[in-house]
Amino acid sequence: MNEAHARIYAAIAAIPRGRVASYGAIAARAGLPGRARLVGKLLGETPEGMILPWYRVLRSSGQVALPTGSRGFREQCRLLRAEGVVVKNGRVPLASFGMDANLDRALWGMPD
DNA sequence: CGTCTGACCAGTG
DNA sequence: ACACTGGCCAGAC
Repeated sequence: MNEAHARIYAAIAAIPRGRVASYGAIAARAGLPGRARLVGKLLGETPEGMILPWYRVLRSSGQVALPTGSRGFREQCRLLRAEGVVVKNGRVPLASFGMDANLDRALWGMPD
């Protein structure tokens, strides 16, 4: 566990309930712009019992990164839907649930 | 040292 | 919408 790892974990832990963020956004928030792969690498080796909202991290396209249909994939969809996030075909509409979707919510009063 | 491999990404066509 | 490119970099070998 080094400094970069700690900052990445902190950035993920900071994603509000019912919202999602991309790997790239997490990396940037952790002060490591352009290093989305490092975020993915870290999550890949995240211990089972670790308390972390890993499922709120998606690709920049809104797609769930895990292989479609895999156990992790289904678990991620389940956890997201459990907090009100819409997941359709393994994908989340970032315009409504992304962390930078404030304007959308103000105009349309979507999730909260 | 060199090479390969990722829960990735933005740009281009 | 899809395919490809070059960029990213820590670890395994």
